[in-house]
Formats: sequence, structure tokens, C-alpha cells
Amino acid sequence: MVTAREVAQLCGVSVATVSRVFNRPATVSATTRERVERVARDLDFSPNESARALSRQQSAMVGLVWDTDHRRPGWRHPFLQDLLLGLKSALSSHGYHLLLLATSDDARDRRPGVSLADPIGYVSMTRRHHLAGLVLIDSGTDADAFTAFAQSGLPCVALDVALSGPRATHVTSDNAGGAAEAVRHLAALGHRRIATITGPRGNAPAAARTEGYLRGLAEAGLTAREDLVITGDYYRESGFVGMRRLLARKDPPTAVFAASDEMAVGALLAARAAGLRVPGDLAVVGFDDIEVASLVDPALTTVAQDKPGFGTAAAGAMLAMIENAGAPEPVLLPTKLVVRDSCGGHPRR
Amino acid sequence: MVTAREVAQLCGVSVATVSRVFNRPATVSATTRERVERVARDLDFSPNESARALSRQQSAMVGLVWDTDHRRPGWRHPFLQDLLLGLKSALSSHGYHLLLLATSDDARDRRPGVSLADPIGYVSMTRRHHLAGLVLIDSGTDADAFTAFAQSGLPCVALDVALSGPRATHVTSDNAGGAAEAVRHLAALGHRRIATITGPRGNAPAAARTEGYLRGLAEAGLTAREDLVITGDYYRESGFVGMRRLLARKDPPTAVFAASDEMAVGALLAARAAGLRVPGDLAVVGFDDIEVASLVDPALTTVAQDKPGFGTAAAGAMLAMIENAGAPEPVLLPTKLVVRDSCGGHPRR
DNA sequence: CTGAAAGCGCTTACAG
DNA sequence: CTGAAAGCGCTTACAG
Repeated sequence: MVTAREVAQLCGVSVATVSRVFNRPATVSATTRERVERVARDLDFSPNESARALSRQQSAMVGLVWDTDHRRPGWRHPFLQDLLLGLKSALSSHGYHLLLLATSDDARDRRPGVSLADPIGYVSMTRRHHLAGLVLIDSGTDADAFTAFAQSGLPCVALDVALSGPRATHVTSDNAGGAAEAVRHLAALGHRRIATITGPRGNAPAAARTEGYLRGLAEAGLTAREDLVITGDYYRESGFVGMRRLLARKDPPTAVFAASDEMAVGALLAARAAGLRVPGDLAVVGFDDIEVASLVDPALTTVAQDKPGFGTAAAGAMLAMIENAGAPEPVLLPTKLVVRDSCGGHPRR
Repeated sequence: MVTAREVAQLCGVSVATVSRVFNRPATVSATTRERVERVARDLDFSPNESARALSRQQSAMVGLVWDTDHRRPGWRHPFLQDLLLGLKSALSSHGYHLLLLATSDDARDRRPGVSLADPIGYVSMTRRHHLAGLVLIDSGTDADAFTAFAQSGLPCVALDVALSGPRATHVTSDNAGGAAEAVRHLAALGHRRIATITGPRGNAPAAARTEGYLRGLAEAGLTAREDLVITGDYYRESGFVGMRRLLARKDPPTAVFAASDEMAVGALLAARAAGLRVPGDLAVVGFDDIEVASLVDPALTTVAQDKPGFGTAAAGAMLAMIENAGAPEPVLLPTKLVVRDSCGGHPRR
């Protein structure tokens, strides 16, 4: 590995100057700068990142906390790939890499041979790696650690959880707005008994979607019925079971808004199992717009989240924090109702 | 951040001793070791990773190259999430984190203000970050850079590409075997005119699947027909178009093996568009077993890849290389035929 | 505009 | 078993 020292020697300057060319080019005379740049390029030199991080107390890495271990097996983020892609591209263009952190359960952060159990906190992990900041994906289980981190003053952007702090902000879909739109769509099609299958208790987006559902009913002049609200957990199975229960009500719904596409698919299956046709006998709307949504039969009408937007917004907020001091405003990503076949087409009026 | 120096002072030992407790505990007397461990724990100390990486010339990070930029928009790895999960967990348990590298196009690795265009190679990037090694996901476009890296002597495990080198190995599904099994399954159901829609030219798994297709035909005593082999590109659209062309043959196939589930779905849609029933008029088998496979109608019979196995195997090979010298044997992951409804059930005999 | 020097926080031969 | 010292490769006040 060629070092700054070698470049310096070849150029007849000090390493300080080489360093300046890379960090504050404006403070170096044009002649020297160009010479150093040429030699650096010829030698394929660029500054060693560990050394740079150590001396600046800041690395070119942003940490990503994606805690999977407390999840039930098979858990999948509805659009992790798009999220990562958006994050990675946006961060990349500013020279940052993404460090996927090993979290709590799957390993205490120790190397083989280290017998010492070191307590792991996001704060100390961030400091130890000199990370520029942390992106936190809501896991539901680590709420306290998340809050502690947000309070720490280290740059932090949370996805799907409303965290705040001196240098913390968050990005979320307009969950309430999207849900309300879905319900209005159903109402516009003539439905009056509109049920919902919600996400898990304690999950913020789930709560917002339920809130939007209620708002949508109100806006359509419909009154909410408690027996038409069923708690699910985002997974397909809970959509199936929930729908079955809804269909057993004395005055069963003619439409259902599921807080995730997975549950909507479950509802579709339950309807089929009960001998109902969708959308003929039952209309269903999902949330997320995962790939499956367009492939099930009938294709699912759903509230689409701005998947790459999540990554881009998170990266944007993070970069802003890294470069400035305070915390940018939280980002509320607009959703979009994608009308397909599970509600019987477009509103009648 | 508490440093080794503070721990040392509190314990009345040198920093060297503190360091030894973390790196070669056996070389420290039990009494001192315990004292240091206690104090370290109380102070929530663990060694700074940048400093450690700099001085050992090796970090606790494994790089991951997932190049997305040359891909057509919308490209998705069929199971990136499972792959990441497997990788992350296995690496974590040995104390390694995963660094998602910003690759070629989306950014030259420079920070704002740096005007110097530094040529990026995987080798120099690995050295600059003192990475313990690199996991390469086949992108098809970066073949030369991949090969160069594999030759470099740095630990390298490639996924889906047969790379080798002093410290390079690779993990792949048994693509040929899986494809052959799919074809035998079709033949056992009585099909004699079995077509295939392949993956893109130049893609190694695609070539292996085609080879397996031919082998499967041979094993079933059938002769291959050139007009029943259509080149696709893994995407759904190419499955649709390919199937339409196949159906236009003078002696059209009664079954098709698609080298990806996406293309199989495309084939399903083409069959439906042509007024054919699946599996009544046409049997179809896919490859991958993505989530969608079980949700399309009819549910897709397909060759499942060992998704978490990919990550685990890659991590295992990487860890072996990090700890020893040479390159472990390449890993061939077994596939598994998942029989669902798109071929008309189980073989008749 | 440039250089000498201190410092970032560890690890690891080398002595003892 | 333990310590003093050198070294990993940068960056950044501080002088000049």
C-alpha cells in the first residue's frame, strides 16, 4: 500500500502538504497541488481510511442497525433491498460506505479469544468505529436502546419510528394519509361496512394506519364499528385469521383495509376459503405495494410506499446532520394508492 | 470514550497489559487479567476499532460488493435479504461486521471537497479499509475487477461466479443438478416436448441450468430440440415473450423449464394470454423459489435455492480464510425441487 | 503557502 | 508475566 509519505518524498513536499491536497485543496498552491495530484494518481494512492478515521475521529462510514434476531423466523422487511439501494447510492455519492452492524443477539461484538463480555450499546459501538452516524430500522424490540442513541447527540436517522434528539430525526411514510385514502376509495365505491386488520400493537406505523382508517371513515361520513377492527401482526397468517373472524360477524363487512399486503393476501385467501369472490363479494385494499401485490389473483389494490425514497431521504437527512449541527425536520413520505383489481376497479364516481 | 490508558492507570498496569487481556488473555496472569476485565467492564471500555485496525493492519470488517448500478433499473437479487441475514449472523458470531461498499458508478470513493479522482479497485479499497476480506456478488459486469481481486491474495469469496485464487473460493447452487431434476420431474409426468427459457448469456448459473436441462432430457431418454431453447434474461418480461415464441412453434412444447421464477411467472401469463390452462395444457417449472412462487395461480413448482445457506456458507469460507492461509474448497449448495401446482401435481409414477 | 511536531488509540516485538 | 518504546498512517493546530 502506498502511503502519503512516499508521495510526499516523490514530490519533495511534506506529508502535511499531501494531506492538505486531499482535505483542503484550496489551501495549497496550484502548482504543488497539481504535482501531488499527478503523483498520487500515478501511484494509485489514496489515504488509508483507518488512519484517517483515527486521526479525524470520524470515519467515512454510516452504521445501519437492522436487527433481525428478535424477529420471528422468516421475518422480512417489505422492501429492504430498495431501501439499501437508496441508502447506499445516496451515501456513496458523498463518499460514505454503509456498515451493517452486528446487533445484540447474534453476537456480542467480540473476537474469538476474547473472553470479556463487553456490554454493547449503539453509542459505544458508534464511537468505537468512529461512525459518522447511525441509521436505525425499527425493530420494535430495541426501543430503549434506540431512544438512548437518539439522545446521545450522535447523528441518527430512524426509519418508521418517531425518534428525536439533538441530532436525531426520522423518516416515515404518510401512514395515516395513505390509510385514509384507501378507506375513502372504498367508500367511494359504495362500501359502508369497511373493516380493518391492523398491524401489531406498539408499532407506530400500524397505529398511524389505524388512525387513518378512522379518519377515512369519518371523512366519508361513516361511523366506525369496533367489531370491524381486528388486530393483526403484519404477517399473512394473521390476515387470514382476521378475515375469517370478520366474516363471522353478524353484519359482516363488504370491504377490508389491511395494514400490510401480506395480511391482505391472507384476507384474500380467507375470502376464497369462505367461498366469497373478490372483488364481487368483498373488496380488499393492502398497504406497502410489495412485489406480490400485483401477482396475486385478483391483483391487489394497495397503498404504495415510496421505497427508494426511504433510502434517499434517510441518506439526505444523515448527510445534512454530518455536515451541519442540528437535526433536520422529520420527513413524511407521500404514499400513493395503486388501484388494481381487488376492489372492483375505479370508483364509480 | 474511555481508552486503554485510563483502564491501565486505574489498574496500575501498562496499556500493553490491557491490550493483552483483550488479544491474548492467556499470556496475562489470572489476577491481573481479572482486575483488568472488571475495570474494563465497569468503565464500559472496549478497544477502539480504528486504532486497532491501523495497528494490526486488519479490521473486524468484511466487505460486501453488491454492484447495482450497471443493472437495469428494478433489478433485484432474488433473495438478497436472506443472503444478508445469513452472512451477517455468521460473521457476527465471530465479531465481524459487514461493510456494504459503494461501488464504481454510484460514487468514486471521495469525500466532498476532494477534487482528486482516485481510481478505484477492489484491492486498494480493501487495503485502505484494512478489510479482512471481500464477498463478491456476481454482477456480470465487473468480471475483470473480480478476477483481479481473486488473484490478489486477499481473502475472497464469490457468490455465483467460479472465482479462484490463492485465497479465493466461491459458493454456488447446484444449478445443473437442480435443473436436471426439474426436467426429470416433467418427463416423469409424461412430457416429451420440454422447452426451456434460459438466463442471460455469459451468466454462469444460467449456463449451468441449461446444461442441467440438457442432461435431464438425456437422462429421461428424450432428445433435445434446438427450437425449444429460448434465451431469456431472468426477468419476467423475457419469460412472457419467450413463452409466446415457444407456443408459436409448429410442434409446441407441453412443458417448460424457466431458469428463474420471474420468467416462469412470465410464462404463466403468456400461457393464460394464449388461452391455455396451466397445468392442464402446459406445465411450468421455475428456479429460485422466491416468495411469489407460492402465490401465483397456479402455485409454481420450482427448484429452490438454499437462500440462508448462501450467506452461511460464504461466511464460513471467509472466516476459514481469515484464520488460515489457503483457500477452502468451493461450496456447491444442494437445491430442492418444490412441487406445487404448475405441473399437475406429483409424478404419476 | 508550507513544514515540523504532536497526537489519534491501539498492538507487538523486544527486553527483562 | 510485564513494561517501555516504536510503529500503524494519517490530520491539524502552530509557527514561520
